[in-house]
Amino acid sequence: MANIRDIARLAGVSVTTVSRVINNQPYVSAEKVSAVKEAMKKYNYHRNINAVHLSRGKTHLIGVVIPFSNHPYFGLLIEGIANAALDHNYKVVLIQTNYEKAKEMEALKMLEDKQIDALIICSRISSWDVIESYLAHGPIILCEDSRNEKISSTFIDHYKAFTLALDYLYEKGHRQIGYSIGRQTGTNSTQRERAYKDFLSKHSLPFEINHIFTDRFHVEDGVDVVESLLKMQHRPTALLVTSDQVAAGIVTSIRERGLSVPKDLAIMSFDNQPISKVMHITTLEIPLVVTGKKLFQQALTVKKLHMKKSTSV
Amino acid sequence: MANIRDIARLAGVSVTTVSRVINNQPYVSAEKVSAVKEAMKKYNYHRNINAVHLSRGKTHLIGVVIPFSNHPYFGLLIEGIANAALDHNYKVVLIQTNYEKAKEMEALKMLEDKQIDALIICSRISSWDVIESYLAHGPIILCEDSRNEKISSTFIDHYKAFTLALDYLYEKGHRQIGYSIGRQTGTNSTQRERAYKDFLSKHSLPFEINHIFTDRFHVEDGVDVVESLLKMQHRPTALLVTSDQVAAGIVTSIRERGLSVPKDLAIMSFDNQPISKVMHITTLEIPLVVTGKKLFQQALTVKKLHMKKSTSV
DNA sequence: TCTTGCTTTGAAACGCGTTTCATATCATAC
DNA sequence: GTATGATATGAAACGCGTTTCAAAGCAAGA
Repeated sequence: MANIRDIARLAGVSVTTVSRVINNQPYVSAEKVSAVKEAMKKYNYHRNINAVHLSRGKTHLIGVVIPFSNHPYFGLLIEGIANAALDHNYKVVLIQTNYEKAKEMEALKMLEDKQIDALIICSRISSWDVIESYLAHGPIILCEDSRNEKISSTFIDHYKAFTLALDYLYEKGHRQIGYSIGRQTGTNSTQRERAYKDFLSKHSLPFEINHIFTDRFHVEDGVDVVESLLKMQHRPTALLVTSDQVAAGIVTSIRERGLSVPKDLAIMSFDNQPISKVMHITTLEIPLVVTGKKLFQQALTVKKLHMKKSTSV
Repeated sequence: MANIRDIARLAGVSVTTVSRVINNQPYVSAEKVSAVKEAMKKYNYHRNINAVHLSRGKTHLIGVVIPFSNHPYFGLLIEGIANAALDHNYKVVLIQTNYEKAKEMEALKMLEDKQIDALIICSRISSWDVIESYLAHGPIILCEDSRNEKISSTFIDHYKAFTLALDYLYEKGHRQIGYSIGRQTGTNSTQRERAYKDFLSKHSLPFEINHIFTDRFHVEDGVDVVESLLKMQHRPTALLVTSDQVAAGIVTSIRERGLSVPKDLAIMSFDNQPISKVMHITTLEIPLVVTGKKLFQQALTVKKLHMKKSTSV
């Protein structure tokens, strides 16, 4: 395999000149350009990208941490990130954690090792402190409200979204509203809980712990929720569901049992994925693809400016 | 930032020795090991991974080409690949093509540039020839039947799966069976078409072009299918659907119109994703996660053996 | 005592493109 | 005619870890 020095020799120029030709830089005469290009073609030259990375000190790779790939929520986020990345000539390195801390640490280590230029964490497990300590090695962008922290983020204002949804249901006459979320802990869940409790106290409504369902991610989890509901003495009349998938499961399961939505149970879902349209589930749009795109753009910007930045969607 | 030479100097040893310590190689005395480790800690040494890549000539990165991320089919495939990769200390570089040839070419270029050690193409656009020409630069694994080609693959035997499903429906008494697929072209679709035509001629059944639906990928496409069906004079009595998502859309839409599955239209779907269980859709399991894992393992094996290999799932 | 074969250790070469800096040339400006 | 600034070009330094090869030390076996 020919390297840049071989090409330089064969074209009768210096390596600097070859480098200039490769990178389309000015200050090379037309003859030399063609001489170099010819030599490159003749010897089927391909620059060693790892040498470029070493020399330049960056890789044009961007790490993306997600818990799992088979979930539409993260699928859409990735969709946005990946498209934006490719448009800017960046590539995405996927780090799937299954919510294992060690895997997330590997991603942070990649940043430390300069294997990736920046890191986007779509769902975090490590503590703020840990992540903060890696900030020195490169930009880290989170997809959750980090306004109180030193880390940049593009996030969805789940407090607002939840409040909006709750108010909507309240206006429809619902006084016993429950909700179903994914992880119990985490910034997003905390904010939703806060919105929920604020809503309850605003309207002097009682808090019912068993109207809250946690760890519901997939369609089939919706079936479980319905089963639990049916066993209850005092059922909620409406449910906020933080995933169209789970909502689809709930709605399917309910209808199957001869009950009706929203008469027997009103459902208000989030994300606005195709399935909710098909199943006529009321859903609040969360612009995930756009968020993905912003996350990426922020990774670029933060890198250049070395400053913290947070955007709410 | 301290580099390996700094550490060598500070620990009073040679760079070779430091390298040995870093890589846990034998033939270093206990004292020197600790001296080096101390120096590394003291100066917060981190090896430059790009120098490692350059030196070793590989990156422990594996490229994965998919058309889009927001589809459960590819989500599951990625899930399998990503998990297997992480277990083997490889990282996944995601190349999302949106079925644009140029994007797929970028992936092939990455292989040529040695930016990735191997490439898995989950859904191909380029011709066999093009892909074959990149085979010299590293292992390429496809997820489609490549038994007639020079390229390795782990693939699902869609001919068999389709035949199985058709026979099942035939036994149930169906004589007018249609199908819905994703892309019209491609090995997988061709094989299904072959299975379908073979089935028809085996039972001397007529071919009805409008009983075939193409370019159906997502839930909402199922609704379209139902609309088309309802406009038909001679409707099929059963439909093979190559995606649980689309099947879910079809079933939902049909039930909504007061018709019943399977009485008015029998549905046989593929993949066996949670949604089909929730909606009680008959589905033929396609082990996508396992396929993903095999694809990865094959990428490793082929690399070592430099030989073609194909596995059917 | 001598040979054989590990165990240790390090100098130097290797992988390879980018970038800085100095030098040289040529043309336009005053 | 000289100064000024752009254009053109290359030598050498830089980024940095791995690996080969030679050499030295030491112990067990003959």
